[in-house]
Amino acid sequence: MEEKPVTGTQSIDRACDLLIRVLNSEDPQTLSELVSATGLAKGTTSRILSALERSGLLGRSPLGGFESGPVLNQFAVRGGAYTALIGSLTPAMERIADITHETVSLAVTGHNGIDNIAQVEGSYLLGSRNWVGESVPAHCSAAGKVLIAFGAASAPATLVPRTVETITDFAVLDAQIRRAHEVGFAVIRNELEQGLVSISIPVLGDNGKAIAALSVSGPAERITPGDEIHIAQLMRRELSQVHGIQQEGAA
Amino acid sequence: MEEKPVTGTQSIDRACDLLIRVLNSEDPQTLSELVSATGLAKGTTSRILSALERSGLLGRSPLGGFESGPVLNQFAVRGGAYTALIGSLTPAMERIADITHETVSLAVTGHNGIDNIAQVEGSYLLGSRNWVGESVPAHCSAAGKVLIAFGAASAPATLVPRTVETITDFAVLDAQIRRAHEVGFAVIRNELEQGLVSISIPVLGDNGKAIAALSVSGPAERITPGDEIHIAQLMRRELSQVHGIQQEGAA
DNA sequence: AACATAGGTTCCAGATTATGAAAATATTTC
DNA sequence: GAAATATTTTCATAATCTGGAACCTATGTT
Repeated sequence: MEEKPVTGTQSIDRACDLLIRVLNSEDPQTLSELVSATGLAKGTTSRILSALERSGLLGRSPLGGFESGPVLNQFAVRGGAYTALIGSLTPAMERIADITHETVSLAVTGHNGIDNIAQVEGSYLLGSRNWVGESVPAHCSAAGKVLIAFGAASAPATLVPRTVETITDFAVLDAQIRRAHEVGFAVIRNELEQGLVSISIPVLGDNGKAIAALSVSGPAERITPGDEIHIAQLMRRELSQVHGIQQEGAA
Repeated sequence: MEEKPVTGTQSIDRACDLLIRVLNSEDPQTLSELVSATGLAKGTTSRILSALERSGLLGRSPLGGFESGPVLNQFAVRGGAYTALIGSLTPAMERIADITHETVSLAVTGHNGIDNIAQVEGSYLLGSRNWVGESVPAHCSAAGKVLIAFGAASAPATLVPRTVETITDFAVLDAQIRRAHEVGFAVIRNELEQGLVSISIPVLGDNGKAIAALSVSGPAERITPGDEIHIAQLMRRELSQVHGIQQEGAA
């Protein structure tokens, strides 16, 4: 529906693609790997990567592969744009984790789904994997539903199923989004992964739109449907203590 | 001396320049600001920035300015390439700060000078400004001298003075570098800022080259010339406890 | 050792692509 | 509501980027 054959930036688009591939790879990427991943000509790829390296955005590992360069590593230690947000919400997240014993996480709308940017572990062993830095689709995460409901994200073009219970019908998703907007929180139950339950509330900015979503996640065995509303209320209560964060009414 | 009229990447070089300008600015940058900063044509700048935004490397602030985008912010929360290094050295840095009561910092060779990537405060009030994320010239920082001495950096093309005591003569610098290599540590005294003393030792990699520099910094009133060697030895002792870090003999 | 192989860089003619001036469109200011 | 300012889009032009092939290095093989 949104066809925009952008023009005038072929080389820059290619450079961005290469840069992002390197940044999102755990290990240094060799030229050949990047060549076969992108389908670009060897010479072209080499020239672009050299330019990125020259600028300091990329660097070379001792073994010759491309990896994030000094400019971006320095940017990372400075903390990026989310530092202030994470810093102000961490105490609240810790209190919520203390009370619920479950994993508490913070997510924002990313470039390709919902990005988890911070996480506090509960005391339970089950459910404590660290997913900071990972992205999930908006339609099968509680944070995603909340971010859509509060104007900070949009549903993916296709509702790819993750489990048999993942919502794949836009009408169903729309209904849930609308409901989430009414009650002020969203839930997933077995929709992202079998046995995983998440409850999420929005962190609202001055304009009434969400700037992030705060979630509690745990196994379906522990978090019953009846718990959902209480967890949402707990999160909202703790969030309201945070200075500089608006919070609207709604049950 | 190194003339390399690189060709074939004009647009990518411009894009990198714009991206880096935005990342290194505290506040969101408007198109016009970037136009006048770079001297590029308005249309060109707009087109490049849009491409960077489309890729997610840049984003737009609510007020319209350009700022770091989701892809890079996500990269930052993952921690960049220095995370492992910082994590493994932080305990040692804390012990050193406990003993000396002075500020302890960690620096690496950056794209444009010496980058401070981590810092632990001592208990003294004086000297505790946080300079993580800042760069300093190699010739007037203790970390810089050490990184040059141990093959991880090179002196700047021109020795720009920061104080009246900054080394501006390559012969003098060379002598100090050689001495630093012999004794295993380097010092600055009033060379970066009046009254500031830093002592720095290398963090050596497998190949015998430095991968970072560990420094203790404080006011000249507290850190006397006679203290230098003891502080260096203390740092070396604490660093030798760190698993996975080589440390050579000397002094 | 000499050879073979794979990974990487440089070269170059050619046309696709990026460019910038100016016009069109938003957005803010008064 | 008009003027001013800021940003995006358009479009003809030629300068820039492209990709194939040649050219380097390392590394492994017989």
